[in-house]
Order: sequence, then structure tokens, then C-alpha cells
Amino acid sequence: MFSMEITEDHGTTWFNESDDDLIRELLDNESPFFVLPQTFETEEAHLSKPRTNLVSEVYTESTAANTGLTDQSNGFHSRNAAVLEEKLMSKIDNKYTLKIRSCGNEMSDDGYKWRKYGQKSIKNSPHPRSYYRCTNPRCSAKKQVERSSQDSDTLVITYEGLHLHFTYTNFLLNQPQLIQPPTKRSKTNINQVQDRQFQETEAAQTQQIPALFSQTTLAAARFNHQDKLCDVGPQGLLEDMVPLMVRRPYNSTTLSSSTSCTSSYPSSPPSSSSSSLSWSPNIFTQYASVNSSTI
DNA sequence: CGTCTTTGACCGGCGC
DNA sequence: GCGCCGGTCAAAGACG
Repeated sequence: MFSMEITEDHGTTWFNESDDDLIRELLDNESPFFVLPQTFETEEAHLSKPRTNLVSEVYTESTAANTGLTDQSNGFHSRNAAVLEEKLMSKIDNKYTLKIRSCGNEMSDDGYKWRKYGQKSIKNSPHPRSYYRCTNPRCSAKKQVERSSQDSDTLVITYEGLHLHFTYTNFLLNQPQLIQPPTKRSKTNINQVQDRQFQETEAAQTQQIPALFSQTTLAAARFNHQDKLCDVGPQGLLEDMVPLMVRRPYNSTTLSSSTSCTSSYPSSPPSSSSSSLSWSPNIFTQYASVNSSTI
């Protein structure tokens, strides 16, 4: 079980013109990305049970203070929406911090393959921080994974940068002849690691997710959004900036078996290192809520 | 042999 | 300028 929290680091400009649509969509109060908590709860209650043990809850935390956009009560119905948008455009950094409460090794994936390139002990933190970058050589996306010093069950994952490519499995989806299990990661000498449990959980975070969030979720989502999702095109920028878990924190395993789209969907190999999910905003509305004040 | 992890070294930013 | 700290590099080893 884990819960998840998403925050944003607002810093330098990161949206370019090509992201305008995304911003507008995010700012649109009808946007599926802004789901009221009650809506979320409704959806949550609606989801068939037993639900996956991966996700127990999703919660959000406003970091609007970082941007000065602290007027949460006004929401995006405010007449100042345009002003807020301008501020967004100039202050949001493409950094997302997720706090994931985890139990055991069952974590989630974000649909991308990551290569670990470093690990550092952080001052005043009992747990090391691991550094990952996207395995795609053309992609500069990175992420940092560390265990919360306050709650050792909480993983803090900071995503940075945009993926300049589709998810691994989306790539496969379009190239069926290339479907094969992703390169497996070896996880050796874990006993040598100072914080073994963290390592294991971390490994799960980067490896096991696919099996947990694999096409079953997408299949379920497609089942409900068949008309639209069967023709999922290239994934949008939000896929790049919003981790999959945020976009689709639930794994609707109960619906996994039936979908008209699975024929075109690659099977998820066990222990694969990437998710085979495509993303759709429509799905997102069902599974994640984003505090509007966050943006 | 290719890929990946590990881990010490290195580098740059920042505060004093 | 110096030291601390976080982020990255890259060599070495493990693994399939």
C-alpha cells in the first residue's frame, strides 16, 4: 500500500509555447486534471474492490507558496486566472516531487526506463538519495529517489525534466515486431547496501511497477473510455511531467481482462522495467486529484 | 559482451 | 578564499 503526494517545484521557466495548450488545459476549471476531492472520493468508491494494494490514497499538497499563488479559495474560477497563468508560465519549473507511502516492495512505475547514475548520502537524512536518468540518450529527464527522513515508509521522488520521447511500452505498442521484455535490471549485492530495505523498495519502484500498473490498468481505463482511448495518439507533455502514478494511481485489476484494445497492446512481461501504459487525461480524472492551488 | 549498479572522486554552488 | 554539500562522472564489478 502506498499513498502518494505530488508537489511542484516552482522555479525557472520551463513551459514553452508548445506547452501552452497544456497550461490552458491545466488552468481550465473543467480540466480533468483538476478533480475535486469529493469527485475523487466518488470515483474511488466507484472503483471495484478489492482494489490493488498499491494505492491506498492519493493526496496532494499545495506548494503554491513557492510561487506566490496562495489564493487557494479563489481557485481557477477567479478572475485572476489569466494572471495566474502568466505567473505559472514564468515560475513553474518542470520538477515534480512525489511522496509515496509504501509498504513492502510494491511500488509503481512511471512508464519510463531509468538508469541509476549515482547515490549520495544526504546530510541530516538517514537514507541515501539515488539519482536516476532516463535511459533514452536523447532524453534529459531525471529523477531522485530518497526515503523521507520523517517517515521511512515514504519515498520522496523528484522528477526533473521532460521526456522527449514516448514511454517505452508506447514505443513498443507502435512497433509490435519489437515487442520483447525490457532489459532486466540486475539487483545484486543488495546486502552491501547500507539501507537494504530502501534499496529493495527502490528497486521495486523502478522495476516492479510495470507488472503492477501494466496494461491492466490501461485496459480497464480503455474499457471505460473505449472510443477515445483506442486511438490514443502520441502522448502529451503531461505524460512527460506527471508521473504515471499520479496520472493513474489505481490499478484496476478487476477490469484487466476485458478490453477491445488489448489486441494492440503488448503483453506485460513479468519483472519488466517499464510500464506499458498510455496516458489519457480522461483516465486521469478518475484516478488522481490535483489540488488546484498547486498550480 | 552488453547493460546495469555501485561507489569513490570530482565539480560547482552557496554560505560564512 | 575556504569548506560544506549536493549532483554528476566514470571506473570497476556483477549479471544475464
